[in-house]
Amino acid sequence: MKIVFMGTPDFAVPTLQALIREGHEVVAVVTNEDKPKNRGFEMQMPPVKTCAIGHGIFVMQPAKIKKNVEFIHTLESFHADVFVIVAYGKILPVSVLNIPRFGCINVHGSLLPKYRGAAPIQWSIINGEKVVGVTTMQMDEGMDTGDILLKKEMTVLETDTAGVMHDKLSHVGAMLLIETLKGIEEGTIQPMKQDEAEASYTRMLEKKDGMIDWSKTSEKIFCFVRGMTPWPSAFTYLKDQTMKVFETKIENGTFNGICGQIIEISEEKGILVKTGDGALWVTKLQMQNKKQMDATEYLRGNKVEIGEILKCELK
RNA sequence: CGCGAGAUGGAGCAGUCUGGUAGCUCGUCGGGCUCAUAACCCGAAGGUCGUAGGUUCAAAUCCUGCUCUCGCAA
Repeated sequence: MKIVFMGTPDFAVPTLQALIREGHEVVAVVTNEDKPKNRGFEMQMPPVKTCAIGHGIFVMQPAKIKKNVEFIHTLESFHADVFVIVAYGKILPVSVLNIPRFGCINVHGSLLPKYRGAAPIQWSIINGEKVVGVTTMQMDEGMDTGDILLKKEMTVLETDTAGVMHDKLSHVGAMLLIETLKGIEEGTIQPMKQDEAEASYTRMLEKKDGMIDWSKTSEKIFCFVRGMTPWPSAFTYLKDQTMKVFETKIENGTFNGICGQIIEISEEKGILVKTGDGALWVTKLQMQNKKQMDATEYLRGNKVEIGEILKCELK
């Protein structure tokens, strides 16, 4: 099929690659604008742009869409069969949604109608979902409210972080989209309305959302840490320094102490911290200005005393 | 030139302010103890202190350039 692809971050890249690999004609790629990132103020291309350029595909990066007559005319001029949108980052107006013959198809990283909106994968892990997935849908004006075309479920392992799940689902999404396009061409897909009663929305994550609340249960913190990894990453404060927590392990039993207090230090297991209902081993961490390392490595060169308290804020 | 921190045996750190024999906790190797051990005891190997210059009788340490890494901010 003749396709215009819209997407921006890493999550969208496997889908774009799959379209190319499957022989679809990707006539243009629309992606967000380059933004200054990292230290040193460097302008950085979105991953999708890098990929598109690598395949010699025409790239567009409009700042605004809604009243951008020129851009919309350009889109019309492609006479594409379908637009594929994966984590583009901008809201598309009806005037764009209606351009292609088969409309706009979106790949979303959750099992709709649950987790509509931003960062669905992270929130799914944070909430301790056992099953996550990807949904393709026929886009309409609302935020992820379009009719469902296909869904694919996936079991969440205890070792899966949001980052790992993100990578897995980006590939599942790519396959699912290829399947969806095939189904549309052959007319074998029955679009299904979303059940509004089941719908839930998530918001974008921010850096400060990574703050660990040690008064929560071990289970919740365990999921929280995985959902925040690798970004924005869970953190707490040790000796007035930021300590990112990347990996934890639940310890069963009853423990005395204040929530956040270090109650045991082990050269094998790491640092045991009191939580709301028990305790949790911090096994992988990163201190300010330092690299990510195992807690056991950290303990070799840094003194940590039993009884110290991991705080939720400085001072 | 957005702000800031760092680079020291295989790992994590101290030493740098106040220049003058390379240190700590581990790991590795050898030996000992032990029914046995990842435990304990003894011993050994392993570093041109990121890189290039400068100052000095003498630089891990002071000065300058460069590379790389990381935190914040976006």
